[in-house]
Amino acid sequence: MAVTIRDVAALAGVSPSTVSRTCKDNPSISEETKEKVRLAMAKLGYEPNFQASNLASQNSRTIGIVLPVSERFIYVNSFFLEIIRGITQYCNSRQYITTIIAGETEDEALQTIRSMVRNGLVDSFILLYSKQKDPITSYLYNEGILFALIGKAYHFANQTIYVDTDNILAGQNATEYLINLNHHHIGYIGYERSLIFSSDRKYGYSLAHYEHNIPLNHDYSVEVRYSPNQMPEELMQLLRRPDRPTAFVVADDFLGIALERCCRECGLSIPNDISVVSFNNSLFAELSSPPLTSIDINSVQLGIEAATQIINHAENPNLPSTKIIVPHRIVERESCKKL
Amino acid sequence: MAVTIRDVAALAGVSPSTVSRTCKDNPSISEETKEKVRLAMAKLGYEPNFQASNLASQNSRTIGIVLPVSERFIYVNSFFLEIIRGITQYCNSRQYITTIIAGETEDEALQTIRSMVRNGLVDSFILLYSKQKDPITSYLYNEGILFALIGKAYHFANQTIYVDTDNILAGQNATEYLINLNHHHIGYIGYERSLIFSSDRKYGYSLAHYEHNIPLNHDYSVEVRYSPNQMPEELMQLLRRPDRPTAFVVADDFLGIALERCCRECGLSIPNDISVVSFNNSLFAELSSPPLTSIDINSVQLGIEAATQIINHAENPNLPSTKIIVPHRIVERESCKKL
DNA sequence: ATATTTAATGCAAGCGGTTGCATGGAGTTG
DNA sequence: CAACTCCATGCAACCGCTTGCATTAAATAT
Repeated sequence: MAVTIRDVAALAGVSPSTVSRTCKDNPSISEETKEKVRLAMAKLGYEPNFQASNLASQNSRTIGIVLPVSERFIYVNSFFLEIIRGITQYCNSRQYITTIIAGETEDEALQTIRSMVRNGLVDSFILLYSKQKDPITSYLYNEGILFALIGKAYHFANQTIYVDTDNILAGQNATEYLINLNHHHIGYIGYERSLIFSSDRKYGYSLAHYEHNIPLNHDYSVEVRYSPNQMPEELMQLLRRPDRPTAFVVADDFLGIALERCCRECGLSIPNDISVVSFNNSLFAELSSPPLTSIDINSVQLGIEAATQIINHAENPNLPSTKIIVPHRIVERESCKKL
Repeated sequence: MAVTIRDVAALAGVSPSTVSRTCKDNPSISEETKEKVRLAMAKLGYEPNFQASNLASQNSRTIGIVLPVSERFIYVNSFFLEIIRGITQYCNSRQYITTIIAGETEDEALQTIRSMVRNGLVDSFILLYSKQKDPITSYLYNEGILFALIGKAYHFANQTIYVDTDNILAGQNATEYLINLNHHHIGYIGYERSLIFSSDRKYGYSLAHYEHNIPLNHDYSVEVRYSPNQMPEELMQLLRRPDRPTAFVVADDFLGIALERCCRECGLSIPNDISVVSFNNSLFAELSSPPLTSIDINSVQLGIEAATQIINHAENPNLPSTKIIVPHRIVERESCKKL
């Protein structure tokens, strides 16, 4: 059996409570005694029992990471895994643990979450998505359970902790990058409006136009349903037009790859005929041909920030609900050309 | 405060121990009483406290999922995330939980694992990789801690639980698929020999040649270091040879994409000049142009099997260390052509 | 009818910590 | 020097559940 607080107490010649207080660095224990106890702990290789400690102090230093349900979203490159890494590494360093919640359906996930809350296993959550009318978000919000969103909050935004990229700014920056390469006919390829990250990026794209006094051509923007392996006919038509855009901002690397394929089919060259800037800087951007210039959104950092927020709030319940913006940066590759 | 076993006991008019035994479906409680207790549990929405239960019964229904350290490997498409989903879903359904361990370095990960073991947080592990001379594997093995490998065990193979694809067979099948399309000049592109999955696939590739009495041309096989965005000059030379292979088996979708890029540079068309079969059937295979015919290795199932094994062994310590082979299947797309 | 077995349940001592309160001794004060 | 603080530590109850053993009542055997 592992070494317990009593063993340490015995060796140090103090009571278990003194050991416990030493672990917490309680000021009412003299530095002298603490040293003695620490020595004993080191000698025995003592590690406080996580479960016992949680049980006694009525908390659980455990954060639930909720994966989005939809299969499609899951695949979005290494995004999720990077966030998970970020969260986990930070949590481990602060003696918290994480547990993954992955349901086949929303109901299943909600069920799991409910029971984890009820049985005291998990007391806070990080959702790796943000969407409208999500029963999980509502549940957590209504029960007053601590949670953070990766992405932008829809409802209760003011009372919700979230960590996000400034997608509007990112969209603007991507577009400005192309404008600086003398592109004035820039298209946007994104997803349906309900996916906020895409519509924000698009909004940034228009902002850049306004600020640079470049007219915005509305039929230069194309909407793709969330399955980039089937690009709409509309796009092909756009590419075949004589007055087609000379550059595109596309909502993520998937669409970047899909656009590359379309161009190939139309006999257009990237970057000679068309320049492309995409988002996420996933491995896809690196491996595609040509490799894509892409906005890196720093997923690992998103995870770290979310974990930081959650732990700080867990330990200090009356902090205000913060919103954190993680900066992005452009990674230049071979998909853009100066006109 | 949440509802406890005492509340249930009080409502049902029995003792806490009876409630506890009812939860475990202990045969020494009469069916009649159990019904009464179950009713009370339902009425109160009782969920047993995970930590308390673990503390009392001296176990932790928690499985640590260890991610590989190397950044590069992490990215291998959706592989890891799918496995994590598989493990997590299965665990949740059996009332186990999972926790992710992600270290920046091997030492850091080992440190985390050590302390999780010592403080009783985790008592079994699933490693999402398998490599030689891994300090984590050695530690777990030497301490006699229950663990399973995804991949093929190197050392202690006979005493280790592992879940794997039959990569030799998969390599053979991929090759036979091309042979059946009348290809007789087939190349193999893989990684350095120390990556067993790659060398096994290559071995299967040769087996297929022998079985079909097709001579194996050794300079048709190319080895790439684990960074597929830089293909070796050797491959380009091979592609430019007049007697170049008409088809390739490549160790994973990354290499498939990389090969596509090389072909494009050499002015070769896939599938017209070169046919390609790759492995893993990741999103990369779907999105590349042309989409790649790829061997699906069923990652979610790998995760489920690993979790099943671990839980069974945890609950029944003298089971023999099993090896599980998860079947693969070929997914046909547009990268192959009949000669 | 009494002794003995058996089945069903309860008692109470843990599991390994935490923490409010009591305690004791050193230090301060008048 | 008695009275009083105050600081450092210990005591013991408790967190919610598990489980070996005792207990009781019913069933069976003698």
